Amino acid sequence: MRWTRAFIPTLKEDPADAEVVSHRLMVRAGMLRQVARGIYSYLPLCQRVILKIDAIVREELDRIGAIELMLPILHPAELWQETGRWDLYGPLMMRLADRHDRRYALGPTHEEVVTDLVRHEVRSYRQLPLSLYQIQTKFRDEIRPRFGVMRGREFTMKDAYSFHADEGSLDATYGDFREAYSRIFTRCGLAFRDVEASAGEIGGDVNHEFMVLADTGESVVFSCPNCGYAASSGRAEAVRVAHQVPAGQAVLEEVATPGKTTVEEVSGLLGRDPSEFVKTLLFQMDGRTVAVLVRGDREIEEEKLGRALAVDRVEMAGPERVREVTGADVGFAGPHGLPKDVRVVADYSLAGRGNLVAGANRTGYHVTGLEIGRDVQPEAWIDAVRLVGGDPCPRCGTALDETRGIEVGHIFKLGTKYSEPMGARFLDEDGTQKPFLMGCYGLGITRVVAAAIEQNHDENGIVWPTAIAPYEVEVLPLNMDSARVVEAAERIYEECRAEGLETLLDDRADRAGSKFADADLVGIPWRIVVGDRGLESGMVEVARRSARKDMARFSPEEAVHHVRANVLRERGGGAKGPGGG
RNA sequence: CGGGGAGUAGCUCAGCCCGGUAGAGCACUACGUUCGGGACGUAGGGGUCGCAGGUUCAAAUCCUGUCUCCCCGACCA
Repeated sequence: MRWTRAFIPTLKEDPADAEVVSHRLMVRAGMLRQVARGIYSYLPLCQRVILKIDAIVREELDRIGAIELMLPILHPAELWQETGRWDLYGPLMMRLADRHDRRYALGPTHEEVVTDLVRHEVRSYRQLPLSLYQIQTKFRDEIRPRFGVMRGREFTMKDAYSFHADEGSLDATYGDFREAYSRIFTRCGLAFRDVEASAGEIGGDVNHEFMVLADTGESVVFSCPNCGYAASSGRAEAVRVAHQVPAGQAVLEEVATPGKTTVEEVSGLLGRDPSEFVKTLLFQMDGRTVAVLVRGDREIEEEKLGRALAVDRVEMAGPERVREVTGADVGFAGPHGLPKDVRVVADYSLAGRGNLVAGANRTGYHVTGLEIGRDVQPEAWIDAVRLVGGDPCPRCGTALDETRGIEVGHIFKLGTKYSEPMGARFLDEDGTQKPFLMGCYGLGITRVVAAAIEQNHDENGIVWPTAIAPYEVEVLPLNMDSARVVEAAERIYEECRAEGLETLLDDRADRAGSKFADADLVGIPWRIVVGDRGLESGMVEVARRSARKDMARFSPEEAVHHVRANVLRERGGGAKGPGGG
C-alpha cells in the first residue's frame, strides 16, 4: 500500500480526550476515531490489525474443532425472559422496540440465542460435543465507558459455546479452549496470565480469566510468586482461620461517639486501631437482610460474598433499611441485638479477634469489649474479604503480589444454567432426555488490540508484534525529489510485495523528519530506509522498530531478503491443525 | 446516578472576568527556498463560537434551560 493512497490520518498532537497510552496512540496513529461515548470507528490500519487477530483466533479455534457461525445482533425479549436475564441484566443491556412495540435487545452476549438454536436442531448425544463460535459486535451500555476501546459500549468479541452430554466431555473441551486461548494470546505477542475468576452475570462455577498484565488494566490480580496461584480480585481467597472466643473476655460497654460514623473517625476518637473494629455491613439479598461482619480495616468483595452465600445478587441496604434494622442512623450498625430475621455472617478476617469495637445500634454510640461467640453468634464464617497485596497465599502462605490486568478472555463451565431453564435437551445413550452441559468462551478482539499496544509501545509510538502488525514492512524513501531514491524505493517495495510481505511505502513528499516520526508512531515492525546518503555506496538501511539504533546496511536485494527472513520467523503460528473442517 | 471540568477552524488551544466587525500554532491549497528525525517565506481557503431561549442599540462574552464529551466517585456504616 502506498501511503498517499491509504487513509492513515496521523495526529501530531495528543487528542484531548484520550487518557491511556493505547487510546492515545490509536487515535494519533490514525487507527481510531470516536463517534460517541464508548462508540468508535475503526480506521483501515486498525481494521487490518483486527483481521489479523481474527485470523489467529480462527486458526486456533478451528484447530480444536470449533465451528464458526453467525448469530444475530438483535435478540427478541422472549428469549431473554426464558432465563430471567431480561430483568437480571438490567440497564447494561441496550433495548429497543420495533414498529409493533415488540421488545428487543442488542445482544450483549449470546447464550440464549445459541441455546435456542441448539435445542431446536440437536436431538441426540451422537451429535455431541458441539462447539460453535462467532466473531461479532456486542453491545453493552456500560456505566462508564473509558480507556478508548478497552471498555466501549460497542465492541468486537469472539464468543464460543460448547454443548456436551457429560462432564468429561465438557472438561476436555474447556481444557482445549484454555490451551487455544494461551496460544492465541502468545501469538498476539501478549504477556498474560490465566487466573481463577468469578463468573459475574454469566454464571457457572469453574471459570478462568486471561489477564494481560498492564498498569492501566481495570482488573486486579493476585498471584503467588512461590506456588503459582493466581486469581482475580473477585475470586482470590483469604486464608481461613477457625475462631475461638478469647479466654480473657472483655466487658461489653457502650461509649458515646456522637457524629462519628466511620471506622476511621471512631478509631481516632477512641484511640483503637481499625483492625480492632467490627464493621457491620447490611446487604439485601433474595429479599432478606444479611449483616456481614468484617474487620474494620478490611473491605467486602461483593462477588465473593454472593458466591459464599449462594445468591445471584448482592446489594447494600439503603439508609432507610439500615435505620429499620438497627434502629440507628447509618454509621452505628453493630452485630449484636439485631432483629432475629436478620442473618449474621462473619468474615474470616475477624477470626481469633477479641475485645472488639462495633456500632451500638444506637445513633451516636459504639460498644467496646465485644466478643464474637459471646455477644453475637454468627450463623456462618465466610470468606468475603477483598484481598490486598501482601496477604498470604491461600495455597502456600507466601505474600501475594497485587498487579493490574486487562481482561482479554474469560472462559466458563456453565453446566445446565441455560439449557435447564430453556428446556434444551438431548436424548442420551440410555434413552433419557437430559439438558445439555454447556461451556462458554469469550475473547475481546478489540480489547486485544488495546492490550497489545499497552504492552508494546515506547515514547515515540506503537511497536507492533509482527503477527498482528497492520503491515510487516515499511519502505521509507527519504527524498521524493531524488529520482534514484524513488526508483530504488519503488523497486524494493515491489520486491517485498512479490515476496508476500505486507508492505507500506511512504511515498509522501514530506520531509524525512516527519516521515520518521509517523513511522515510529504507526509502529510497523520492519523498516527499510532509502536515502541518497546510503545509495552513494549502493546501500539502504534496515531497522527493527523496537531497536531503531541497531540499523544495518544492505544492498537493496539483501535488505529484502533479510527482512523477509525475519518477518517469516516472527509471523509465527500458521500451523494447520486437524479438525479444521 | 453524584461531584468536578470542557464545548470557539480538521487538531491543540487563546479570547469570556470587563459585551462593540472571531484569533494563534499545527494541518490544508498555490508558488518559491529547503530536504537523513515533525523546515521557512509569501499568498490563500476554512468557523451559524454545541443548541434553544432571554437581557441589550449590540452577545463567543451576561442570564436561564438543554445536549454532548472528559475526569473522579457510586453507597464499606
